[in-house]
Amino acid sequence: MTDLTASPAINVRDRILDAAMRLFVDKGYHPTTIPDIVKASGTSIGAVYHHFEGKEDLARQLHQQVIAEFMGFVGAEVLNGSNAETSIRAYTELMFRLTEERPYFVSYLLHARPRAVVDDNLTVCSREGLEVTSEIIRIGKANGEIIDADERVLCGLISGTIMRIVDMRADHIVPGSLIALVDPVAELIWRAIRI
Amino acid sequence: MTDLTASPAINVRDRILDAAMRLFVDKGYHPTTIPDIVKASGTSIGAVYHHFEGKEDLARQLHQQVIAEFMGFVGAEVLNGSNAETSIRAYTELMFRLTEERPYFVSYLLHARPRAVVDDNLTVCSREGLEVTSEIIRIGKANGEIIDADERVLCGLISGTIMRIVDMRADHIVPGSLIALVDPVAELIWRAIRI
Amino acid sequence: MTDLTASPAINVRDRILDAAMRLFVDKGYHPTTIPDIVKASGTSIGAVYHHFEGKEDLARQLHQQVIAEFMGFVGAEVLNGSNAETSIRAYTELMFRLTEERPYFVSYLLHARPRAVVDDNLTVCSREGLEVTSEIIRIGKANGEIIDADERVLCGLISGTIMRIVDMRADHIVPGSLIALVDPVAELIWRAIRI
Amino acid sequence: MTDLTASPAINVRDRILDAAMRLFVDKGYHPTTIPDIVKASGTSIGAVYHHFEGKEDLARQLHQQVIAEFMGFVGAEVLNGSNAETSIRAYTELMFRLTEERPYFVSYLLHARPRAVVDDNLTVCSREGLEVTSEIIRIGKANGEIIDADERVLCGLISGTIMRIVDMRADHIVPGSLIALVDPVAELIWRAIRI
DNA sequence: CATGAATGAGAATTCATTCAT
DNA sequence: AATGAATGAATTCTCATTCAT
Repeated sequence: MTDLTASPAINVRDRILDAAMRLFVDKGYHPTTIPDIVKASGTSIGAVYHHFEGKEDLARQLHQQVIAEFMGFVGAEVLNGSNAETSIRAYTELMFRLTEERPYFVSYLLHARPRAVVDDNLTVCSREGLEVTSEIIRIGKANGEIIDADERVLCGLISGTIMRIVDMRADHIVPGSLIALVDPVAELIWRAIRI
Repeated sequence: MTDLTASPAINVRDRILDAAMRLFVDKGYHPTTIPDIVKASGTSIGAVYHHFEGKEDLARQLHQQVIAEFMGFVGAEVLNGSNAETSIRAYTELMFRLTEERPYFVSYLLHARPRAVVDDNLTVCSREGLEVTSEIIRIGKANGEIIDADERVLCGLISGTIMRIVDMRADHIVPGSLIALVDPVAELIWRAIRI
Repeated sequence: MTDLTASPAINVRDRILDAAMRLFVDKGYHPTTIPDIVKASGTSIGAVYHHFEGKEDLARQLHQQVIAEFMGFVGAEVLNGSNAETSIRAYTELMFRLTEERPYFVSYLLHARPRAVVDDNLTVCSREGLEVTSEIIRIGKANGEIIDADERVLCGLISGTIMRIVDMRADHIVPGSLIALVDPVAELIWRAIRI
Repeated sequence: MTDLTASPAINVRDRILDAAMRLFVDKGYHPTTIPDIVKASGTSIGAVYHHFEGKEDLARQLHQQVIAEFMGFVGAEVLNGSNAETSIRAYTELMFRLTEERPYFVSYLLHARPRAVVDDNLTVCSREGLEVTSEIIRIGKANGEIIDADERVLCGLISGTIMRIVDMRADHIVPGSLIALVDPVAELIWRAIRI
């Protein structure tokens, strides 16, 4: 089982990126000022501009790093099976464990819509998260495990269900760890889409 | 069937609110400037400050108006049936029709997280959208139509599936009208949760 | 003895002028807004612009009215005697009675430096108040009642002493009515300047 | 004899404070804009906001600095004698020399009524100037040098006379240096209040 | 005469970025 | 590499004034 925890930020660059991620999640990109990031990271204005070209570049590098780490987890945990049912369970488990262990990371994944950073206006979920689901469906259909419904609908059900529960937990709407819900959720999804 | 279309903004206040909604969706709250709103609404700075106390108050009033209108639709279309299956179909249809007829309204519902406006940091969907789903589940369980699973999970599946498909369409990830998907989606959800 | 009390403002123009005087004294000219004056006078924006050309014109007319009323009191109470000692007593009494009966009127006299209204930057006291004192000194010297000192010095002592005590009372630095101090003050001034 | 001249403002903060003092005296607090201060001080908007929290804070710090410097002069020149007659002469000389050497400093002392800056609405003179005079009177009465009159009246005569002559000079109503008037003024005041 | 919605020039303030040390 | 004082473009908001009703 992959270690999902983040290594504690030791160097200046990582301290800045980590502080920026938390602030972007808590306050949003625009309301977060460079001095905010400086204060939260215990560094200096000069250090920020030494490591990044500016606020936008900092956001872009943060975004790429988060995506890369997320896709790494997905590759290691989800897309290595050739079976749709176990992949759905693995994807659910990955997302729920991440939510419990790294809530800021997940909140960033769910909500960051960095217009200044990427030309479109999509969250990581709408873009990379969807690729994961599409791949699972492709495998499942090829294996004859999954009903022959519209792909948009299947995608929406799988990723929507998982992300929505993560969202409710990250927003503190619902209490309690999600770990116990991995099996119930995976089973419910499977009820809907299995042959 | 309720008329979901917005009446064309005729007075200054509504023209400002309408322009603000579109700009908040397209650019986000912070990057939208008062001059942007003035230009888009064909009014004047003074008019904005005559009708609203400031940008924040404008956002707050917009938020309340959108919520009120949405809850009005929900009350008229969804929460008047005593049957979970038809309520789910009605909810799906409402959201899909709104997406086609008033895409900005729906994008606002899905993504506006106005920290400055409400003390928490939730989208309309996370809050009001959840109430709708909870109510449907309550009815369905009382009627013995729905399996006895964790409420968070059922909620997540129903609202997550619907919202996710709306989201993909609003983000132009998937092309084509959602109207044809009302029945397939409602049926898929129903496969998952029916006794 | 002249009646120093202001007749209650009955018509719109006077209500506006009276409200403006109080607000100019309490908040200052610039921080006082037209809506402030409208609220305090119970009139309307339109009424203000009907009776005055604008804020500056309102201030100018107020200034002229205050000066005219003050000079009327001075003419009736102070400058009708041919004797310096009684004139000084009369001037002292006039200022002290005004301070008790119309504190806003006196505060306006003492502190209003309406740069926008008159081209120089003097209070009514520095201009009109000084003319009064100069005239008293002229009479006193002609009568041989007053020592032959520098006129600036004599002026400063007479008007400075009176105005300073009024000032302290108007600013609420010292408590208690000034009426009982009329004789002591006039006598002290006289000790300094009599032959 | 204390050096009353101001050292030329060398650092940015002092250049800003000095420019602000002159502008507040010449135009008043409200009509003075931040760009005015920037232009007059040869600095930048950013520099103003780097050194002060805002226009109000700038005014507050200026006020405190002027008071502190004034009270320093008073302590060194006036309140070190144990004799009322010489203290009055010293106070007169201090004020008249300041008027000649630092007219803006004195105009600020006399007229700045910074409502936004101190909770009451008094000039430095009404407050700190009064303490000086009260102390002189206390000494004089203890020594049996001064007549037993109402303290408000004695205060008013001493500080009123001095301030008024300074005022007339600062307002350019009277021409010519005040230095030659130190003895005549001190003697006239003394005639009024000595036993 | 009276009203107050609408206007926009001008003010204070913020904050990303630069650069001398 | 690191620092933080200095810069000024861009933003929000105020308020005197106009004018249709």
